[in-house]
Amino acid sequence: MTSSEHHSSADFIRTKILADQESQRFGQRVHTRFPPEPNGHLHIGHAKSMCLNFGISQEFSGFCNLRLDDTNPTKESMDYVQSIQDDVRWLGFDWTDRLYFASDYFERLYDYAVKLIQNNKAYVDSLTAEEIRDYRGTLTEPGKESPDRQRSLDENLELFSKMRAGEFEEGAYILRAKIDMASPNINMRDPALYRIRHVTHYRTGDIWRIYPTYDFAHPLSDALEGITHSLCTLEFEDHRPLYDWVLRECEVSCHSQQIEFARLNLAHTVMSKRKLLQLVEEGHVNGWDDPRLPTLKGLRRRGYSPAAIRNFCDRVGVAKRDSVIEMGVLEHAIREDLNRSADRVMAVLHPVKVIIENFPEGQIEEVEAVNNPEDASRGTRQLSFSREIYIDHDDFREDPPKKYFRLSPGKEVRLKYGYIICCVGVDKDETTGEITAIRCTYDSETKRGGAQAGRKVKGTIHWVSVQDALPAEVRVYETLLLPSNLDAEGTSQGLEAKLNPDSLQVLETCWVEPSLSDATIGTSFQFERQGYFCLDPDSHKQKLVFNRTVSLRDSWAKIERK
RNA sequence: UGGGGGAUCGUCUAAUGGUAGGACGUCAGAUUCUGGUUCUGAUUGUGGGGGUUCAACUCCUCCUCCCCCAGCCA
Repeated sequence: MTSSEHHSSADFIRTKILADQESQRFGQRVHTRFPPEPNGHLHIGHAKSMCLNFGISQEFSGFCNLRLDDTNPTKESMDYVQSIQDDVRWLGFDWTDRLYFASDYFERLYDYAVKLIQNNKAYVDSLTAEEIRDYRGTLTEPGKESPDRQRSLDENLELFSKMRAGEFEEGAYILRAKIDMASPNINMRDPALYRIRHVTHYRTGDIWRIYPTYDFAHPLSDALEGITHSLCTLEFEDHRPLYDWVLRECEVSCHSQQIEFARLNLAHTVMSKRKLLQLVEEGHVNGWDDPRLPTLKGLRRRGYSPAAIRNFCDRVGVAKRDSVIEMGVLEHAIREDLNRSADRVMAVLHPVKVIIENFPEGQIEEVEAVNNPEDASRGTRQLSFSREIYIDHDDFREDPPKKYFRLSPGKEVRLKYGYIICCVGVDKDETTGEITAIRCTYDSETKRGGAQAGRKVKGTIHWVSVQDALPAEVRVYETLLLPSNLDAEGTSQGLEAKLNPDSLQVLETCWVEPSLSDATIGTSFQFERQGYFCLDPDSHKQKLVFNRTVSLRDSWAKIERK
C-alpha cells in the first residue's frame, strides 16, 4: 500500500518519502515516531502529528514508535505518560510493543558524549549561563569562543565524569558541542549537550545528575530506534544542521531525515502548553478535560469522536506555511460523523408549556419516533403524547417575523411525530407579562397514519410531554477566545483579555424525553433540530447533564440575522 | 537589519512549464414530519514589478509582507 492509493496527490512529506523509497535511501523502510514530552496533556495539535506519523507508517507498511521524550526531569511525570498513552489509544493508534523512552538511552547517550569529547568535538565549559549568553553574540554579530574551549581532552573527560558523579553544583559546568561560534545559525554556536540537574527523574530516579538536551538526545534517539523520517514542527528548521551534525559526529549507522511541517492552529482557541496551563491554573476552565479546551480529553468530554478528529486532520492537510484553521472545519467533521451515528431524541432546552385544550385531560397516547433517519436499523421508539407538553421558547413568537414557520397566534405547526396544533391563546403573568403557557387546539386526524396525516404545514417543532419528561442540565459552549487568534503580543495579560465571557452557558431547567434515563456516560445524541449532545460524567440519577458538542447548522438563524 | 522558512479563492489545501482543482464556508434551488441530512448549481484566488517562453502558480530578477532563532526548555 502506498500513499498514492489514499491521496489523489501526496503532500510534501509523503512526496519526499516516496522519493526516498525510489532512491533506496533507507531501502524500502519507513519508520516514524510520535515523540511527546510527558510534561502535559495531548491536544488536537498532537492529533495532527499522530495522524501524520502513524498514518504514514501504515500507508507505507512501516512502523511508528511512541516515544516519550523525557530528557528534562524538572517538568515530567508518570501521570503524563499514562495520560498520553490513554489519549493515543483513544484516538485510535496502536504502537503495539514499540513504546520507548529517551531516558532508557541515557547510558548510551553518555557514551556518545564521551566519544565526542575524545574526538575533540565537545568540551566542558565553566562559563555561567549569563556569560554563555554574552559569548554567544547576537543575531547580527558572531559569538566569542569560551576560554574553556581549549581545555585538554583528559581534563574534559575527567570533568564530564565528575559532572555525572554529581560532584558539581547545577550550573557549574556544562558540556558543549565544539562547532562554530561565528556560525550565522545561532544553534551551531557551541550548543549545550548536557546540563547538571540535581533533580529526581520520574523514571531513572537519582542515578543521573546530568541530563542530555533535546538537540543531543533527539537525533540519537531517532538513530537508536532506526527512525527513517523524523517529522517535527517548523520551529526546528534551523536545528536541522545541528541534528545532522550530531548524527554525523557520533558516527551512527542510521541517519534519519528530519522534515518540518507547520503546526496546527485553530481559530478562537489556544494550543500552547503554557497558555493551556494558565487557563487551567487560573480557573478560567474547569480542568484539563474542560469541554471548551482543545485537549484530547476536553474534546472527548465535549463529545468529539476519534474518527471525527482523525478525519479533521486529514482534511486540514500538511504543509509548511503558517495557517489558522477555522472552527467550522472541525465542526463539519463531527457533524458528519454524528449525523450518521447519533440517535435522535427530543429535548427542550428553554421550556414553555403548551396546553392542548381539546385534548382530553389525563389521556396519554403513544406516538412512534424514528431513532435515526440515516440508519433504519436503529429502529423506532414510543413517545407519549399528552394534554400538556413543553416546547422551546424559540419556537413561539407572539409577533412573528416574516418567514417564521413556527408557532404563533392563529398559526399552525406540526409537533414532530405527533399532531398539527394551532395556537389559540397565550397565558401571561399579570405582573411581569411573561408567557406562562401557550393555549392550542390539535387536529386529531393529523397523526401519522391518520386521515389528515399528509397535510402540510410549514413548520415542525420538537416537544416533550410534561407528564413523563426528565429534568436535565445542558451545558452550551462557545469558543474560548473572542478574537480568532492571539497576536504575537499574546502575553499572559493578553490572553485573559481575549477570553470569551460566555464560553460556557449552563441551562439548568431543561426537559428531555424519558428514553434518556438509561443513557450511558459519553454517548452522543442529536437533540432534534438543535444539535449534538453527549452525556457528561457529572450526570446522576436526579439530574442528567449534557454537553452540547456542536449545534446543527441553522439556516433560520441566518435568515433572521438579515 | 545575520541565518532559516513561507506567501494560491473568505479559510485550509492541490497543480514543478501545458484547462488554477478539491474541501470547508457563503449564496441560490430541489427534496424533507429536523429551517438537519441529501442532491443540484453558483460564487470567489496565484502578494507586486520586470524578464525568459508558443505557454509561467511553476523558471530568472528585483521588491513587499509574514513566521522562526540569541534556554543549561522541547
